[in-house]
Amino acid sequence: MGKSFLFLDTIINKVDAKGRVSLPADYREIVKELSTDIVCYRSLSAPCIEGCTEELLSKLANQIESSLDFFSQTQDDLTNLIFGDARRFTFDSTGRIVLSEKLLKHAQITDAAVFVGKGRKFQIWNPINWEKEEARIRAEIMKNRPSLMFHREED
Amino acid sequence: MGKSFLFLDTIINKVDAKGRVSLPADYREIVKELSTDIVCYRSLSAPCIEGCTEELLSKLANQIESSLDFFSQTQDDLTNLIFGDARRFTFDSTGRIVLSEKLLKHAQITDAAVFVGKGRKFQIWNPINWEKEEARIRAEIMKNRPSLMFHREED
DNA sequence: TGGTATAGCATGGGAAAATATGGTAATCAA
DNA sequence: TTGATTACCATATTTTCCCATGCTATACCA
Repeated sequence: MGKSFLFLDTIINKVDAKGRVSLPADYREIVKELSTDIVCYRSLSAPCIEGCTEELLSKLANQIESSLDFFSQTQDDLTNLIFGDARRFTFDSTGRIVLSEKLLKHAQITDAAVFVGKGRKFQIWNPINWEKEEARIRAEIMKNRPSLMFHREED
Repeated sequence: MGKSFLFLDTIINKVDAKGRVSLPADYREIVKELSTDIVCYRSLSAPCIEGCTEELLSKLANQIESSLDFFSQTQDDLTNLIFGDARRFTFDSTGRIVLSEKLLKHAQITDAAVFVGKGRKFQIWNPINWEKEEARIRAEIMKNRPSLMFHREED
């Protein structure tokens, strides 16, 4: 029943000569549960691949249609870029997807890829780049927003 | 009656060579009642593991998505940090979870772990570290007692 | 009150299943 | 046909599952 659908954890997998890489088992589980597909595109803000369920992109499309005043022109442009760039990636019976040359190049991925959970989305990084990025983020967050991190109390 | 969603008490359990440790029975009860899972991640503020229900994390995902722009840098950083580090931990029929090497290392846990209830969350400590931490906290609280006592209200 | 039965829990070990990954065969397009 | 893409098999390793044992706390009875 009501499982939540979060992409979590940080997992490193090998990428072979054909660009094949195992989608983490947890991620595959989400795809099956939701009867959706994984969609990937080049991140607009970082040298990495970004992915989510096709379902989420669909919601995003709805949001934009129904609340034009809420989204800025800039964001509208960004979504155009994403929808134009995004592609469906289905995994085979062993759980692997085949990343395209375009995506691999953008993320500078050659023989290994790191899947990083982002909740409703996830990212795929070159391992070394991710190591640096994680360090940057930790430093940044601790510096600026300690209040955001600790003890968010609801209701 | 079943709406007691608080992680409470302080319980010490053994950690075996495989990293297995019994989740306290009370915690397992919460997981069953809520039909959710336990999620653990490295605490940002202390050398310990922090845990909560996946449900709580899911709420956080919704909050972040609704309160910040879909494409904001801050949102990107936050989601990477939180969800990238967190992982789902399901317990087996005997009530044990298997802690990852990363978490054990962060909390300096080897052969025993202390579960400390924190209400909506809990923490897992190396026993000795927790002993020190508890002493520190008590000292701190006592120092500021006049302003802290008798104000917390729970339902 | 004290001793004992009982149920629930923690823990050790081993069997079974799932996963990642290399390789090969089948399919499709140009 | 040829090159490229996709689907399928094989296997080693990791992870998960389950049985068995011992311990602890609570209930129960004399």
